[in-house]
Amino acid sequence: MEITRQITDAARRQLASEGASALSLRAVARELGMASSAVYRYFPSRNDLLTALIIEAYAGLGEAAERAHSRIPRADVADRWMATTRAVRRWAVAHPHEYALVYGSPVPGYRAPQDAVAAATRVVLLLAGILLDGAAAGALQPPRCLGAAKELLTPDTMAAASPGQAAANPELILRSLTAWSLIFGSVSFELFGHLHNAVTDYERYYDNAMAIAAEIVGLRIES
Amino acid sequence: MEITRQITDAARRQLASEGASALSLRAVARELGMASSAVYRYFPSRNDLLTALIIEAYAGLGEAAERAHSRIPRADVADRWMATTRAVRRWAVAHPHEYALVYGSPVPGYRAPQDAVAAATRVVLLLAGILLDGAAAGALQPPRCLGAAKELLTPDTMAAASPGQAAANPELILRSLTAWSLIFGSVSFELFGHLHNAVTDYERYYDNAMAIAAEIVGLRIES
DNA sequence: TGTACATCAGTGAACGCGCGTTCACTGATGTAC
DNA sequence: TGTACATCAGTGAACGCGCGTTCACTGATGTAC
Repeated sequence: MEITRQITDAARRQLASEGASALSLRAVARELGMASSAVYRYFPSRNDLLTALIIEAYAGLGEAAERAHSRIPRADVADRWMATTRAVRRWAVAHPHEYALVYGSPVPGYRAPQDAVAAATRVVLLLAGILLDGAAAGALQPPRCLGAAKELLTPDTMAAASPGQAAANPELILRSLTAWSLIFGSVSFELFGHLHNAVTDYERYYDNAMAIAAEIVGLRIES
Repeated sequence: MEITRQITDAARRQLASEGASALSLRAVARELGMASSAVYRYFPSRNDLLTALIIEAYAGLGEAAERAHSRIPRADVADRWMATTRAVRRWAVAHPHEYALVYGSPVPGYRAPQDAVAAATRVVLLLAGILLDGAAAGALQPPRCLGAAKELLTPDTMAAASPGQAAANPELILRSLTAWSLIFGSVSFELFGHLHNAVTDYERYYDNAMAIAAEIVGLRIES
C-alpha cells in the first residue's frame, strides 16, 4: 500500500499547513500530481481519509509515549510518570495540527468510528499502568476520599483500569481521569495560545504542572 | 445598532449548528433575508464577524462566571471557588460551539486581535481574586514549593495577579495557572467527547475535579 | 409649502474560486491457452 | 512463442454547489433653502 501511504503523508502535510477542516482531497491529489478522482481508489471519501489521519495521530502519540516510557526501569514509578507525560507534550509540540485534530474541537460533521476510540485509550492505559504499579509497590499515597468515586465511573472504565481479577481503587481511577484532564489541558493551553505571554518557559512550566498532576494521584515527584 | 445585533445573533445560531469554520457570511445573510452584500455595511469581512463572535463569547462566559460568583458572600472562599468554576462548565455546556470557538483548536487562518485577548482574562482574574482573598484570610494552605516559580512567570502575569503594591506569591500564581488548565481541560474533555462512556454523571464528576483543582492551590473543599 | 439635493441602507448581478464526487474512458500489465 | 482477454490504477471532463468580495445601482428618508 505504497500509494495509500503517500496519500496520508501528503494529507498530514496539508493538515499541518491548513488545519483539519481545510483538508481537501483535491489539494492532496494535486500535491501528488495525480487526478483528484484517483484518490478514490484508496479512500472512498474525504471522511475516510480524515479517519485514517485520526487513527494515525493517536498511534503516533501512543507510540511516542510508549517509547519514552519503555526506557525507564520499571521500579522508578515517578520517572516513568514524568517521562511519559513529557513525551505527550513533546509529540504535541512537534505535531500541533495532528494534536488539534484529536484533542481540539471536533471536526464539524464528522463522527469518529469505533477504531479511533480504541486507538485513543492507549496513552491513558499506559498512565493507569504506571499508577497501578506505584500502588502495588506502595509508592502512592492516595489522598483522602472526596466523594462516592465508585458510582461516578462506568463499569467499562472500572474494567479497563483493573487488570486481572483485582478491582482497582475507584478513587485512584477517578483521580487518574482528572490528572489526565490536567495533562491534556496543559498541552492544549500551550498549543492553543492561552498561555501566550504568561509563562517564560513552556517546557519547565509543563514539568511543574506534571509534578502537580502526580500530586493529584498521590505520587510524589522530587524536583 | 439593531441590525448588527441581528447579524451576530444569526451568526451565533449558525455557529451552534455548523461549527466555526463553516460559518458563512452568505448563510447569515440568507437567514436574515438580506442580500449577502448588505452584511458588508456592518462587518468589513468574515474575519471581523468572527472576531465579534469571539469577543461576545468571552463576554458571555465572563458574565456568567461573575454573576454566579457575585451571589456568594465574600467570606465563603471555598463556595466562591465552586460557584465560579461550576458556572464556567454550565455556560460551556449551554454554548458548546461558542466554547469551542474560544477554547478549542484555533480557527485556521485566523489570528485573534488584542481586544479578544483582554476579554479572555476576565475569568482567570476572577479566580485569582478568590484565591488572593483566601490567602489574605489565611484560608489557603499553599503546598510546599516545587521549583523556581518566579522565573517561570512573565512580569505581565506577576503584575496582573498582584493588586495594589503587594507582589503576589509566585508559587500561588503558578499553581493558579495549573488549576485553570485543569478547569478548562475538564470542560474540554467532557465537551469534546473524551469522557464519553467513562463517567456516569458529568456534573458530579466535574464537581469532584474542581475540588481537586482547589486542592492544587491549597484550598480545602468539604464534600 | 414646495423643490432640489445629499445621505445611506440595501440590492442583485457578477467575478473567480475551490470543493466532493461521479463516470465513461484509457492503457499498461499480467494471465491463460 | 504468440495471441486473446481480464484486471485495474489512473485520467480528465463534467455535475452542482457554496463561498467571499466587489460594484454600479436603487429608492426611501432626511435636510436646506
